[in-house]
Amino acid sequence: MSIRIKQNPEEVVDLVFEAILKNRLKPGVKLSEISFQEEFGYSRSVVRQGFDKLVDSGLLIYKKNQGVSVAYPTEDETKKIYEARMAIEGSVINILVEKHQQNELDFSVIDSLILKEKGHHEAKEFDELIGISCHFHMSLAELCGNKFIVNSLKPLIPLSTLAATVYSDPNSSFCSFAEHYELIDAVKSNDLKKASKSMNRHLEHCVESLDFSNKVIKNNSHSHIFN
Amino acid sequence: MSIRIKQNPEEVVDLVFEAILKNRLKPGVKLSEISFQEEFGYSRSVVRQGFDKLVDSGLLIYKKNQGVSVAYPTEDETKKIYEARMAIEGSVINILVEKHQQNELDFSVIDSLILKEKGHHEAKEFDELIGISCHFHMSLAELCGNKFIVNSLKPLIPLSTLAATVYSDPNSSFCSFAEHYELIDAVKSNDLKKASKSMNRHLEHCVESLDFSNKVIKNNSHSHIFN
DNA sequence: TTTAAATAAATTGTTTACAATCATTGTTAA
DNA sequence: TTAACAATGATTGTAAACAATTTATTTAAA
Repeated sequence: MSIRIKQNPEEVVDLVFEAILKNRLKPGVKLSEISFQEEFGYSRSVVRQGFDKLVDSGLLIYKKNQGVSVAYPTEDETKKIYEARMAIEGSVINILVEKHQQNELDFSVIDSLILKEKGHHEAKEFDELIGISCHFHMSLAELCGNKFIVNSLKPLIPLSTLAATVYSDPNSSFCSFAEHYELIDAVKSNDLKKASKSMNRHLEHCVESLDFSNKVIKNNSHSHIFN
Repeated sequence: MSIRIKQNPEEVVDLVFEAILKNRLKPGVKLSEISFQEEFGYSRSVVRQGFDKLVDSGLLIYKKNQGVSVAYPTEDETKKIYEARMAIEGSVINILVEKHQQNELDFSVIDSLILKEKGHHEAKEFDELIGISCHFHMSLAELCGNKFIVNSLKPLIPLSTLAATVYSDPNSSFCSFAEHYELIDAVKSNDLKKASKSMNRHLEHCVESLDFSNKVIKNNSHSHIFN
């Protein structure tokens, strides 16, 4: 068995994606192609391909001849990210309830995520909680079985994390575990109205938990933030 | 003034995007990097960058070592494309009505598109009609002023055109002009319920106008289909 | 004639080298 | 001291060269 050479741009995408979800990669941080190449062993062209994809999804910001940096959502953008999420995730709930009424839903993934969330919540491991919380929302979309919907939502979730990092209010908790539970409960009991309202309120709460006057300063170093 | 050298991958994206909207690029057609380079004067690396983006959005299908070809939606994919469109465009209507109630909407673009549509409809120029029809849906999303929503919808529109090409039923008309008019009328009169229902029914009609048993054979030549 | 194998051609995948641009540092003059 | 300018270094942008793979063609055998 020969050593596998890393040359899949998608791996670069996933690396950055997960690092943002886990709150390791902070908004505004510059990513250099060469540093990335040296740190992970992908060739520069592969790194570039990955960065390109991330730029298209809005997670990285590209400036001509200056490379890419992690997105740093403005207040306005943050509100629009959530407006878009309400649009898409509202429909996700519609589809899920309809599917559940026809017994086509397997909640095992969701249930285990809820359990994990509960654990991190009780252990007060808040950084892990954010990551799982994001996966919860993604998994809901995936349950719809519609890749176009998943693709639409995909970039919005890590963008929300970035917004939370920039505008986080230490006093209020972002993306509450209890609301996730309530949401799933409503879906399971086929209560479309309650589930819809629950999702909408949940996302509204997420925005409300942000403090747009309390901007966190960006930090431009980025050593050992992955894995 | 020196001759402008073409080296913007976005131009490659737009070229393919528009060619699909205008029904010039048929589903299943293979796109060769070298042919594209020779035909338009972009270097191969730039063509590749453009193709990569189009693959990500689902408009082109990529097979390792075999390059890209125009997407050829299956019956199932087509239904999911429209399910996703209903999700997103349904929310578009919600946002537009709310914005209109606060007098924040400028209908000039939409109105001129409706006028163009009417012209092509009466002149029975059906290929042009499809293109304008797509722009109508895109323009509605753009009116929301939310780039995340626009980005979500963007790839779904040309995918619909491709589906229509594959499963078109010559007897029934796809994406009717009259329904667009009715829809805008409902938005303008602040009738959310009517507008929502109008959009949903319109998209449902689009799917219903397709005949999934009547698959058109793919054609692998692609000379002079752009512009 | 048909099939299979071998060769040749064309296309894609990847890296490398070079060009262009930007950021930083250092110098000089006001 | 500060500001403008010049030079340097680092990073990105692009294209061309090479490698790997697939497709097409030719050749040979059944």
